[in-house]
Amino acid sequence: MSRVEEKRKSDSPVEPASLAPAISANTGGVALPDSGLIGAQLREILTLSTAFERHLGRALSVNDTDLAAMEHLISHGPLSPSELARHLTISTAATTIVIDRLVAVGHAHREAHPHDRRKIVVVPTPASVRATFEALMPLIGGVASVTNELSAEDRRTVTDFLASVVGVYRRALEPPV
Amino acid sequence: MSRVEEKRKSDSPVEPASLAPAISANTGGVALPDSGLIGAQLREILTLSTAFERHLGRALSVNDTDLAAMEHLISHGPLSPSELARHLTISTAATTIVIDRLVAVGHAHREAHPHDRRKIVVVPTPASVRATFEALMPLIGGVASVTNELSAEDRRTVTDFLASVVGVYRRALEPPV
DNA sequence: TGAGATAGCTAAACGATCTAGCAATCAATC
DNA sequence: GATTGATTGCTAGATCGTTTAGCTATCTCA
Repeated sequence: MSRVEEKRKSDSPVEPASLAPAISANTGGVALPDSGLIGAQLREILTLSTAFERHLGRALSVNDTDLAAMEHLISHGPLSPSELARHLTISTAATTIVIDRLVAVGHAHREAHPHDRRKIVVVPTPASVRATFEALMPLIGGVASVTNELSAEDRRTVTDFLASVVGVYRRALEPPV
Repeated sequence: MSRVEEKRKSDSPVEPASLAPAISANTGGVALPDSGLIGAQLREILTLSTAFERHLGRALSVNDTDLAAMEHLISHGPLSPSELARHLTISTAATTIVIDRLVAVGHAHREAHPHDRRKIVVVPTPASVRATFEALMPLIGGVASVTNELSAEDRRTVTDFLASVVGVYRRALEPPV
């Protein structure tokens, strides 16, 4: 592992711009709306999520693209390379190489398509699925736990708020008309 | 813009594994805790955040690393290349080239360090700072708006919940003892 | 049966990182 | 003031993961 890789192990990843960088004097004169602690918390969750993805990648010995491929295979079930390429938004050539890597480390294998001899099917291995969920369990279990501690009323408050945040993102991503 | 790039414009990015892939029959026999709608909403926020980062990168004509560099420069103020390298967890060689790219498109410039002639200082340009905040405003403003609509009680509920989620991530990222 | 499209792959090119190493500079010590 | 060790930022070549271009095999449709 390179020196930079060793260092990354202990660092928080960069905080994403979305939900804005921590506001500093350097806004270039732009007055910014303020979300207070909640804005800071949402930013921190995004930062921690990125760190967790990297942790997961290391635990499973895969890079970011290969991890994304595994996530698709686990959530959708076996996929053809062209379907996987579409999900990952990379070319089919790159997808071939992603699949090569996943096969090489035991995360997936190729099978012939039952009716279309042009196609193959990429299947996640049982061991990979188990290892992935095992690595995810602290997070999934923790979020389930803190969610299930909420009263019905508090759950509705949180759900309504998160729905509003989703709406903000969706509108921010709409092309201007 | 390549065909794959054109396609990415319209796609949602891959859903991150953290907060778990959408649970499917393919859990390999692993029983998973369930966070219901709140879990799905948190996943969607992470996915939308990634999409927004990409949107921001396109709006500002920078790749992911360059965007991260800009975020650091805006939130911390001018930085030396070695400081920037540490923030980005890339080598100083790679950082030199990131700075080259930012300078080339008008996002930053290099200045001499006032007291240490080994060092330079990377300064974001006013135009870049303005453009960045302008691109961020729909998100920042939207989140501020939905946050400020909460009653004091609801705000506390949301803040407590988000603090719990942050705690879950932190514990999930702790090395095992 | 032939034409057009799809699938998955290979090869070469490209972009962004890496490591190794360099010259200039700084601070501490003698 | 000279020397030594460390730091800074850069260059050059190597590596990795993607791209585009193009290929053969296969499928569907008229």
